[in-house]
Amino acid sequence: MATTQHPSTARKSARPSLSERAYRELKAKILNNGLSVGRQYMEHEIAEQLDMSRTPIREALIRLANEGFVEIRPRHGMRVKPISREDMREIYEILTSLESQAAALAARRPPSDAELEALRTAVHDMDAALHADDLDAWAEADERFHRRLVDCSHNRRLIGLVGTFMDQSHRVRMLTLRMRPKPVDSNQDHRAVVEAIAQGDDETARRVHRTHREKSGRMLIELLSTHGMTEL
Amino acid sequence: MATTQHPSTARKSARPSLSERAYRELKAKILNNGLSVGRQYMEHEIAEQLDMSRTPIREALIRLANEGFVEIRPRHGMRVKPISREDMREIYEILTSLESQAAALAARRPPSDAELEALRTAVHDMDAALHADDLDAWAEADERFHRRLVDCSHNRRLIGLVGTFMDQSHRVRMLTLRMRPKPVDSNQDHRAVVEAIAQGDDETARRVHRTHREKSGRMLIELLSTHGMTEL
DNA sequence: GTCCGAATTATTGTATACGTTAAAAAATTT
DNA sequence: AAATTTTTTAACGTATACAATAATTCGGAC
Repeated sequence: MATTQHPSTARKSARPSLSERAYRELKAKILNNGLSVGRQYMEHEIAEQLDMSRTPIREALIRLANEGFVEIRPRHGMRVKPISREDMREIYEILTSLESQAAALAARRPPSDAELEALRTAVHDMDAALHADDLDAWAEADERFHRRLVDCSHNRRLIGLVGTFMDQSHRVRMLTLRMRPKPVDSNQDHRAVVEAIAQGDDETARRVHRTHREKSGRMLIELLSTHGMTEL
Repeated sequence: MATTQHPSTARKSARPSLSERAYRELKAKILNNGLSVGRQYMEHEIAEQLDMSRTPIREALIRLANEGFVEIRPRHGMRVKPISREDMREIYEILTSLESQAAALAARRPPSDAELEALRTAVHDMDAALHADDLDAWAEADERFHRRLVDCSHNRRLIGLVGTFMDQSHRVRMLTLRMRPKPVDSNQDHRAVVEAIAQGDDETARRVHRTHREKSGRMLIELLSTHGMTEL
């Protein structure tokens, strides 16, 4: 598995290669639901869509397949992997584990004022979005909170992994955003985690965050079940 | 990041492509220290070494880079990534988190008799190897124990991730195998984890395994420090 | 001998060519 | 019409060609 992860082929600051561009554009499309999930896309098709030859497309697809976003079926083209309830269970089990570890690691450091501030801002933004009834803004701030939290672990592999799995589940989160109950008590958990981290209490940070993630994972999967959504 | 992981491009049972072969052979060489870590290898060089063109080599390298085994430096060829103490810290933080989660998940199922048996066999083999003073056999059984444990989580992504990170650290574990203190009490932990899983006690399984992994991670990193090994 | 710039080389990124072979279509048989 | 075989098609895997350019070498100025 591609744990892959980070700017594996990233240039320092030179203009990105076509291969890199293909990777980014395809990934962006996948995240925003810009590619039909069931459909098969031939390499040739994508190549002319992005106006380049098959070579950089193939290289991009290999990375995307490694990271679990697409599936390459030799004679049928590639397709965006649909996400099942099982997939969501797997992803949330991993995110729960890695993020709560990150919370514990963050508490042990402890994080800089700037890092803590970023967390508190994210929590604040979620509150504001909730009051303004702006679900998209809430989702953005929520995602930002989780990413900033993991940043505090100062573990680059961990940061990359959580990023990948948040990306993998991004589409489903967006699609279910308006079906789920308003995330009103969620911020209580967030605040408690930040406080525990600020106090350097790693065990509390770990426990609270784990409980939080388990809760939201359970909720999401239940949502998928009750709405009979087996694959997204 | 390549979380990646699994038979992303695996054929059902057709003969593997050259690209796949290149991936496997290179990975095997990296794991057994068959490639100098510092050295730069040109694509051309590897290509003729494996007797194929650059294309499948590139594809294999992209996957290996994604999974964190090699680094591709545009005009200098690829090189096997050396592993620093920092890297080992990161890897063990992740393994600690994921494996203890796996232990908890395993306890919740609970695992089948066959799965439990595989765990107990691994523990037994470690004991036997210790008595026979066969460190290589011990290392094999230890690695097997950890992999079988994670298998019990029934989370394919998790299994893939742990596999990748165990692979990443494999070389270092082998190189330090004969410098570390005999792993005599290690099996007590293993047995306790298996028991907790068998009893369905997820919290104990998680806690015991986490403590176990934290201990061995700390030991390994200390070892690297005291022996002044900054990069492997 | 050292530094700087021009010339050279080599490696990569990408395009393209090509043979293999799985899938689809057509033709034939029953 | 259904089943089976044959033919055709086209997508992929791989090799190769090629241009761009970073790295290196070389040569001259100081």
